[in-house]
Amino acid sequence: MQYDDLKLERQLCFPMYVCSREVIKRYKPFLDALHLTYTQYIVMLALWEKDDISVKDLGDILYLDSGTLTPLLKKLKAKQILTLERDERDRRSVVVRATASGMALRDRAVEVPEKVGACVPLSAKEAQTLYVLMYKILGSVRKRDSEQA
Amino acid sequence: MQYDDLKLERQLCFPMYVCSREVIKRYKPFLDALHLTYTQYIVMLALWEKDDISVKDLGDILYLDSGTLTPLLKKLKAKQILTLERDERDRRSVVVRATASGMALRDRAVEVPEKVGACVPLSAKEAQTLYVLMYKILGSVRKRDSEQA
DNA sequence: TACAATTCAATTGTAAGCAATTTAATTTGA
DNA sequence: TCAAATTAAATTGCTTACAATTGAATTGTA
Repeated sequence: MQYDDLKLERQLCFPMYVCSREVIKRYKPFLDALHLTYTQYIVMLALWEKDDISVKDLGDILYLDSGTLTPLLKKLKAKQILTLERDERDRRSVVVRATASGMALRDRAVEVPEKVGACVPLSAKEAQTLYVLMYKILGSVRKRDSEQA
Repeated sequence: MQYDDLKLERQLCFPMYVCSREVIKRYKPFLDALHLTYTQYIVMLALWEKDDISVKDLGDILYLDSGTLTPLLKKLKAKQILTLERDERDRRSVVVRATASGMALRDRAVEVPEKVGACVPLSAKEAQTLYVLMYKILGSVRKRDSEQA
């Protein structure tokens, strides 16, 4: 049929969009206990790996812009789990740092991935395949962005 | 290391979340031409496949609730591409129908999937693998929801 | 039949996302 | 050197998402 390409079941983006949202919902009970939303959680993941990071670099890692990050970081600052300071060497930049209480949160977060993983019915091998394919897509996305610049 | 599970590169949800958003961005130029957002677009995909559908059934297909759909459908109604009417047989329900101009939009939308597909660097086989894995996750999500009810 | 439970859409309030613009700071290069 | 271009964060405005609640309609059942 001439409209077959428009069938929902033919779309690749649609299950990706739904899957992402549904899996994020699985995080909710565990993240509620930490008083974090999913986006706040991945910001903390990035920060736990690389402290003393600029908003810009955080955005590059998480594929988020300052329009999303600025208000979110202000909320996390209000929760006292991170600090925001102008970079003295380049005053355009703002440096994000986890506080002691932000670092302490890490010990409670460490259970989260396994608990959520248990909700996703893929074998290790399937998960790995999915992972590789998504990063293949992301690789092309990032390349395209840097080419435009 | 004891915190290895918290590394961003170990997460499965994170690339899914980013991938979904980045691919949706690829739709933007094509959907702008149709004056549709991505969510509005998938609502129309569902409607083109199954007209005369309740908000509830639309939500089941798209994994969206009335909190998202109600305002979105009102916008599409204002654009005159669909109508919203109480179901006379069950006045709790609201029935969604594409208008003539909503159906006409389908002819312009038919190019979209191919154009976006060209932006995603996966072979047909890889895309199929990705598709199967995501529906495997969604299958378990849906089952869990219906078990709760 | 009554009435309790359920269902559906709508509403409310909160938190993202993101395009586009603005402002301040830095870098480039003529 | 100094003006133009670039960069970074913040802001604005708009559109989702979604949990929780509300209110109206329907269903199930004692």
